[in-house]
Amino acid sequence: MVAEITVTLPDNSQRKYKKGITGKEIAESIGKRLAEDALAVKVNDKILDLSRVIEADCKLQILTADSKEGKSVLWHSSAHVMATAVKELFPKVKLGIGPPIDQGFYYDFLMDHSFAPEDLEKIEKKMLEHIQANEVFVRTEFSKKEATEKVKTEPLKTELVKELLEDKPSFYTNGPFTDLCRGPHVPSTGYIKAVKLLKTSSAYWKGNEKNAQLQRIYGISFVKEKQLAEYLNMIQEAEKRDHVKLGKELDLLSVHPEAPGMPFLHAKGMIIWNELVKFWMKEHAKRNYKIVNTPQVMKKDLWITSGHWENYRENMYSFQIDDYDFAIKPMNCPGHILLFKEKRHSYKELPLKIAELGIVHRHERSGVLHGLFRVRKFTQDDSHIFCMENQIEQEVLNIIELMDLTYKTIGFTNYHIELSTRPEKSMGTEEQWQKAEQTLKNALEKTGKKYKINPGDGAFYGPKIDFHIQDAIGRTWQCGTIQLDFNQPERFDVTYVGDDDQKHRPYLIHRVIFGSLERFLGVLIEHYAGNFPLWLSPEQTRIITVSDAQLPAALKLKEQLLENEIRAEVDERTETLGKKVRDAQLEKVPVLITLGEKEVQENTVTIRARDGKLSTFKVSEFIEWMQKQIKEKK
RNA sequence: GCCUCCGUGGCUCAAUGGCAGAGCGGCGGUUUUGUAAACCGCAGGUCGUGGGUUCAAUUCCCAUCGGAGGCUCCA
Repeated sequence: MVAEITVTLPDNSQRKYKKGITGKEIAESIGKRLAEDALAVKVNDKILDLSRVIEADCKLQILTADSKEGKSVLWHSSAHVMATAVKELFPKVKLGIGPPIDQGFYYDFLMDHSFAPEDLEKIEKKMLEHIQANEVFVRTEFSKKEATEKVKTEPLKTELVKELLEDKPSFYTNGPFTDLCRGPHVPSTGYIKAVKLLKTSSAYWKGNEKNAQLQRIYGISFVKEKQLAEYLNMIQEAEKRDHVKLGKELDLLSVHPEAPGMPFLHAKGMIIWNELVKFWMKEHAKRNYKIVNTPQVMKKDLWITSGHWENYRENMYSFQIDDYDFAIKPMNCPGHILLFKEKRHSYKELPLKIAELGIVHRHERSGVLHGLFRVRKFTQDDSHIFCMENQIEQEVLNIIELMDLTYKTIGFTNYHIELSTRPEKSMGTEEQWQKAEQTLKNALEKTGKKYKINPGDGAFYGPKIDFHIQDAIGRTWQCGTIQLDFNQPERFDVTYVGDDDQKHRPYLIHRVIFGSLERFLGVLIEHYAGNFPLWLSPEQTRIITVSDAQLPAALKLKEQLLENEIRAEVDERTETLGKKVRDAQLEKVPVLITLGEKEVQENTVTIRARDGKLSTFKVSEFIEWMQKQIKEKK
């Protein structure tokens, strides 16, 4: 009698197979299409080669390139193919590691020079040869001793074998290339249909700057040619949207060598900024936040109490005046705590919400700076909520409601939530953490929104919830965060008086919605590619005259629009209509008004929208329409 | 901070071990224009900065500042 096993598929259906069947055969039994697309198989949460035999009852999922796990297998295999090509072209190079990453893969090489751009082309070409040869990935296991022998010419691999926990390290061979590797891999190199090497950089062995410096090549691969084209397109699109470039072109901001990491915002950039702030102020006032302003510079004593002087000093701008140490604030919390502590608070005053658009300075290392995304001076839309334990859940819900409103209003309809739990190095008791994490979970469950858990990613002082907004081309950006803090209230001995007339320790919730306003503005520029919605557009409308004869009328109309709180400019240059239209379009002004003899006579305006469509309105109708759009934040 | 690459008028970009060039923009003039670039002329650069090699350096070398990408970091 042939032994049978039961395989449970993702849709919970069960199938019986004879023992010793391979993943590939199971895929074939399910469907031809699936068998063709299959890259690997997931058996009880372990990802394995398609050729692995299944010996026992299990949960099983066939992985294709549609899943993240399937992509990882493809990318990891691609890294091997890349190493194959590099080894052939540069035999002296020693191997590091070659894992899949979020978007593609890399392989690190130990060598005495670096790769030139032409090298990448050569390597790519060589890779294609191996892909065309459709070499099978063969897995072989060896004893540790044999493995050590096999990698003896590879110093970094030797180090890895020493550290391996497995008794029988596995190797994968494709064509001429063999690499120490846990796997899994796609069945053969031919499964990779398109590959592109993207860039080179250097990296440290095991990410430690004390270790050897390795040359890293990044690449990406796909199972369809078309997907590569789409990907390259997306990269191009992202370059076009680059906020540093658009910021300059649209006169929104600039960066100067005199202030690295501290971008200058121009008048037009500030209009967008101020619209965001106006919205923020209004919504926070409605929700009873106390909006304050605290000093930029405070004495060392405060930072000693907060712990920043001890733990964060190398990132703080500090200086001496009158023989005393001062520091520019890297965070707003200590200031807000001082405000809270100014007087006694009854439990009846809780939750007490102190908010500030707080400018903070942090001395980030020079190599990490980038436009508005990574800066040394930024403005946090910060708030600190002092509350009792039984109020945390409701407060978290309130914050989520505000985040949701903010993101959707501004045009980010998609976002996802992540919950980070207790890290190894942390303060507070296990019970405190359990409770806190549970409270956050409860709040998230109540919203009905999906969330992902990042175990061990919390701050040392408490768990946190992060909000990641998705932009127009699918990239995600962490903006909002809600963090529970067990640390600061303790350090500052913050208390309130309870209904028992005793002192109690409040909980502290830190939260931001935009995160850094600078960074949020950068994301906004890239999201809209500079084509801001009307309410955010620095110049909402530009008046263009057909000839200079209409200039007086144009200036009068501008005044009328400004009075109606519509941001308007007149292009007063003596240029052709076509030229003025072109310039306005390039500057991404959403609504163009043309005034010719006809319009002036009839008191109408001809409107050109971003899509180039023309329409004529009475002036009064036009103003009404604009006001409605702006009010509705369109 | 480390690695790789980059730095030429306001902007985008050429060229070159031996006088630095274009387009856009600016300025002056002509044109008064109907929906993405009218025409003519002029001005504008110590080739990021400092040092070195050379008869001669924007070009080659070193340092430095700034930028891009990556590493690392983001208590």
